[in-house]
Amino acid sequence: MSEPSPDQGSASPTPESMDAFFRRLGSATETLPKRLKQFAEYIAANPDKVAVSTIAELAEGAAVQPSAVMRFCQEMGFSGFSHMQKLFRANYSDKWPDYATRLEQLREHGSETPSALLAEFVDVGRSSLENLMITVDPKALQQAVDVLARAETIHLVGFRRAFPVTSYLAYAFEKMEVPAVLHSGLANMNMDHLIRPNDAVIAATFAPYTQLTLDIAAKARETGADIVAITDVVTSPLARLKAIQLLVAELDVGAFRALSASLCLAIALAVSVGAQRNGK
Amino acid sequence: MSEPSPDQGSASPTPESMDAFFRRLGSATETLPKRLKQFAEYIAANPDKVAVSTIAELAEGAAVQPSAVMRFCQEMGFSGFSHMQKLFRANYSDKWPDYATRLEQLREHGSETPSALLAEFVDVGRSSLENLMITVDPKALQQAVDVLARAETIHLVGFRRAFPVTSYLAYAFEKMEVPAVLHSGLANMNMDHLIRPNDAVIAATFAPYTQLTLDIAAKARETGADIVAITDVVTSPLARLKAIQLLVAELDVGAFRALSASLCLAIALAVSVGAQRNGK
DNA sequence: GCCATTTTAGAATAAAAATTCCAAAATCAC
DNA sequence: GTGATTTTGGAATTTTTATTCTAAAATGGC
Repeated sequence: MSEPSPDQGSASPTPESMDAFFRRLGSATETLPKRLKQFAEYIAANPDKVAVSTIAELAEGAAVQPSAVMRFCQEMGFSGFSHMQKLFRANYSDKWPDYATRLEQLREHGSETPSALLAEFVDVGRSSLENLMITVDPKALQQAVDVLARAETIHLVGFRRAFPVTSYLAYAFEKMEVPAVLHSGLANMNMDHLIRPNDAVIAATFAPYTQLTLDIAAKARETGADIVAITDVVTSPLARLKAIQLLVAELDVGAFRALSASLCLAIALAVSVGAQRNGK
Repeated sequence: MSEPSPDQGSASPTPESMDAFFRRLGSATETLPKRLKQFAEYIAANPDKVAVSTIAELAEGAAVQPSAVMRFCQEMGFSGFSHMQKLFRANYSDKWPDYATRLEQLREHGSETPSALLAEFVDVGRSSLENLMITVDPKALQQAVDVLARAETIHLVGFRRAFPVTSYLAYAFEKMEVPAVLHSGLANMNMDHLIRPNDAVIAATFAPYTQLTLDIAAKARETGADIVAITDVVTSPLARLKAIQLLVAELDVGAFRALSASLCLAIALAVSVGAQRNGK
């Protein structure tokens, strides 16, 4: 990566972070000429617009000329608008990508010490949790809780890597005396005939999807039961079943993921359902 | 505002909301040709990128041609990429307020919704993860990995709320082809006689401790097997068995805990053991 | 109030991006 | 296998957007 422009004259250093940018904005705004100040105030009030607007749109919003926007960007230490916008855009969704490479390196260069590995998982887990607040749609969550609170029996379906999720749900529901059945897949016995029309199913599966989970969910849908899906992307096969989708984006480390976010979602879901059912 | 293009032929209605878009994406993804499907999956996994990227950038990220992106957009009911991006950009601001402020808002305004509860669990989970790095002693962790890497068979013991931890360990070890037995407590059958002197036991239990776990661990100790304990405090009954202790202080929300930290520790432990055993 | 300096508006230009188009490749039906 | 149909990659074109430039307006010092 290279900085687009060599500084010129009074030039100030290019802000490298959103934080630095706003600090600079705060102090510079005093000394700026009228139109630039006007624009600075607009930016301060609408920082979310910068990443997704054109110069013309921002200029109109702030009631200044496009060229004023340009001068503002240069005044702030960027080579131009595009340069400044890059900072805003990167800041938005870039918590993820460098994790992927970091973890890959870690896997290639041997896992060093166990505590180093643990530190990585902790770090990834923390990001996953933050992301959870973004990927889970509050409306869908509320809907899921409603459906589950109404259900006669709740069926928990999820195997392999999703099994910790369903087994924890089973524990939580048991404690709250919510009637729930954990489908264990034990002895290859299929318990899908237990699912009645007034029941609901919580199906948890992540790519690569477990066929058994999909089969049970499909059967349940035929029966008329509601389905709540805990899965990773909207294109998950569970989407076809018109399931209420709760999305969890979790990073893989090799073949594994920390599951922190999934468990967190699961327990919040369970407690909400328990509260709503038990008299709340 | 006007709709840019009159429908043509098979055309589908333009999605008016993010929600409609993803529903459509979910169902359409089946019938899409190869490259378009490939792009659809990329979008499903990286929905946050659309608002702030160019066609070229997205195309590269998904490893398709720019024209494929164009065709995808039209297939989804838009006149072109710009049209689709407009939808994403309009919804962009919703996600702008970062995690921290969003959490605060939720906590201030009525905290009776499921998302508020989720926020609380997320917050607690993050703290627990932070704590994990402090409570887990690196030396003990290394020791645990050594012991488990040497063991002939690894026994996984943990019930009730600790069961998600052991079941995930079972999954991880299976994938890495490390011989491990999950003690399920099924049908009240006690499998403790399976534990041999050269084996090791991972025992997970938190207050209030499950008696069965303690019993199996005690029996294992008599046999001469090593014990690694995943537990909450040093005074845990497992301490008396001279177990290698890995401490996880998980915070409660009401009667429940998120388990984020325990799972995180478990997976780091498993991966380390797997690496050390498999030739590394 | 006049000159020097800074700032602005708006048009002109350059750069980048979106969109279209078409020949080649792949897929499908028979 | 053969021909018809769909899908694809890549270049050509058009549109949009960023950037530069300049004359006019505003500002400030005296």
